[in-house]
Amino acid sequence: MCARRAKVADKDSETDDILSRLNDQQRQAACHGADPLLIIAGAGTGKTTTLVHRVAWLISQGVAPYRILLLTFTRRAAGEMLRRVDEALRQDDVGRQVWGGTFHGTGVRLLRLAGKMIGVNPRFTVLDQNDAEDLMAAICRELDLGKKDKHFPKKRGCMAVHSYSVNAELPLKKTLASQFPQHQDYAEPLEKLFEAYNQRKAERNLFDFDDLLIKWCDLLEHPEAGPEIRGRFDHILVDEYQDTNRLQARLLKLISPEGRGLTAVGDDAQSIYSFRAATVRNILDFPKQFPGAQIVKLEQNYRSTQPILKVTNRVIGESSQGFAKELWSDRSAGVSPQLITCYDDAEQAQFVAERILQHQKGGIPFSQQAVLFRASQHSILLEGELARHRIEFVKYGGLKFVEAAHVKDLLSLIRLAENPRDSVSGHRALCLLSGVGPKKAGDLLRELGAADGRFDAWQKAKVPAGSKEVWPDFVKLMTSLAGDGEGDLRRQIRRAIDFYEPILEESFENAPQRLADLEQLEQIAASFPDRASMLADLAIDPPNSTADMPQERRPRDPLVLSTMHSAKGLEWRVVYVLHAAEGKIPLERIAWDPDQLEEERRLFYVALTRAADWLYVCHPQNTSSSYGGWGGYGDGSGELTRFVSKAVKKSFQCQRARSFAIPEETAAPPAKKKAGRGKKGV
DNA sequence: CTGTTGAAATTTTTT
DNA sequence: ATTTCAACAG
Repeated sequence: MCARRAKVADKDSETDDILSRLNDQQRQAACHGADPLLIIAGAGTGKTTTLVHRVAWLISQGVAPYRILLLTFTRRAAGEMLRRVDEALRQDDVGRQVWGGTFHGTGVRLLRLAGKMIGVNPRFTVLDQNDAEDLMAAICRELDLGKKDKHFPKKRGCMAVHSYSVNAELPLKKTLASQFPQHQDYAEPLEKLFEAYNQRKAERNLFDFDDLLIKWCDLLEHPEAGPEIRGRFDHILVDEYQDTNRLQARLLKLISPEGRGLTAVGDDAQSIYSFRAATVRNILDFPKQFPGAQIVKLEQNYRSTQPILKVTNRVIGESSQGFAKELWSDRSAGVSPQLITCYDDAEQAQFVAERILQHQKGGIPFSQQAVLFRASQHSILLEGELARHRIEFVKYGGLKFVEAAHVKDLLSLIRLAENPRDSVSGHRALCLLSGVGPKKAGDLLRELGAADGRFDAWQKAKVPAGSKEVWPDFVKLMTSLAGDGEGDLRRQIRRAIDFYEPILEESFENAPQRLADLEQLEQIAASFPDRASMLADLAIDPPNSTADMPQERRPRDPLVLSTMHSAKGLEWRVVYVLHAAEGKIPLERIAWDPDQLEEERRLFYVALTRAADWLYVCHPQNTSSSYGGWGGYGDGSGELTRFVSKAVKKSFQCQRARSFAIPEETAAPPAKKKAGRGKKGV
């Protein structure tokens, strides 16, 4: 005990030293005790820094790192924060002991560990969005739903309804009424469908994303497992609390009923995931849920210059929901934000590429510049332009690498080996063989099931003539993969690639490129301890197609392209916002729903607040028809987005792309504002 | 029953 | 670009 106290005392001075870089509110939050704590952190107010220091401070106070749970929105965010915890503590390997990750990722870990206590077989397979949709479609077919009726929701729609209902903890009827009025007539068949869907998952030991949270709740409600899980953690910190949903809130309530040791951080002005059933109510009701909660507000912005803040404050200030804060900054000098009018999106791409190069020559590296857009296709034209200028970039958001058909094909082989009852992967894998279709695949899978999942039972199975020759190889591959669960992962993937390669060449034009992807997968495999964790991680947190390439192939100083959603929590010195036009932001098809409209506004706000020094908002007046493959949506009338109102426009410097002149830095600092002044309430 | 072909429809955002 | 659907041939 004595030795330990000495160690703590020794560290105190060091901790003080670190904390001295925080402002009063940040320090108050970082050094808060174990009572429930809500941190309302506006954009750029040092939210991450505060959270990092809170974790570091707790550890310096003697809390064991492995008794802290840090729940973040992405695994990347968790990794980054824990790295900075080490930095703050000037130690290595402390952050790694903290339980950090997404709700879903943590769910997997806990369920593998303790699932047995509630009858969960820990070798479950995690279905990603697409797998879950495929399963849904398969069951639709079995139940003969939607065959005749054109209006029955597609698999995507079914999945969306089910998932929303689970995450919002709303009964199906209410979910339909409030979120999916167009599907209201199908309450009964959907009910049946979902029941069958859930039953099938249970039979096959398949977990979709939602199950990870549900079973985690089950774990917490269990008389023995519950206390065991609760007892593991002294402190639980939740980042991006404004983007959690009811199910997640229930989870927190279960894991910390009184809110003891609970810290939630968020910004109601940045809630942008209501399509995933996230609700601002969580953050607004936190004090009610956890009486005695302390609330700390961070309002000093360290990121952006005052001219940029002026714009962003106005944008969010026009929200009909009204938020009780106004950000201010010491960084009074700065360049006016630029509103750039372009003739069309081609000119926009040209303009942005040129400015990027000029800024780079002026000393701002590409990686400190980001281009943001509403939907991932919105950057296609720009990507071409960048290629012409030989500007390397990484793109966040949009299609994931594992969602490509060929990667899914290959993974289906591995996944079937891991879980022979995984009928989703089984179908996909078997249909790769020529002559085998859904029907035959189903028969073969039944045979496999009858043999208790032992692949050698397939040796004497009857197969169509088309795949007579490859069948023995296929069985051999599966048998060896299945018997090799713990073996060298890279070798397993290699074997699967060797088998798949001829099929790949047969079915795709650009086989060599796709083969390269598979080899990338082989590389990635090396970083996982075992097959099960690789498959779970690929499902929950898939590597991004360009952003998570293996080291060698990743550009040294890449420009960043990102959807507005994926830009959350990040910042750059220069930010370009593309397509600030009606129809693009807000997206045309949702502009009629007032709630969603407000969410689009917040999304726009999130994009603008990423900028530290330079902000360019581009507005193409026409949409050229060369949008991806098919003509763009909308008629290209190209009106300026409603979120740049007359008042907002006044805080911009407006220019045309063709006659663009580099703006001067405003030398005269505007009068300094005082902190802590709130605006109107809700 | 399966695979091919061609045409039509569909894509927000993400764990 | 990719997926989904209908119609037809093996």
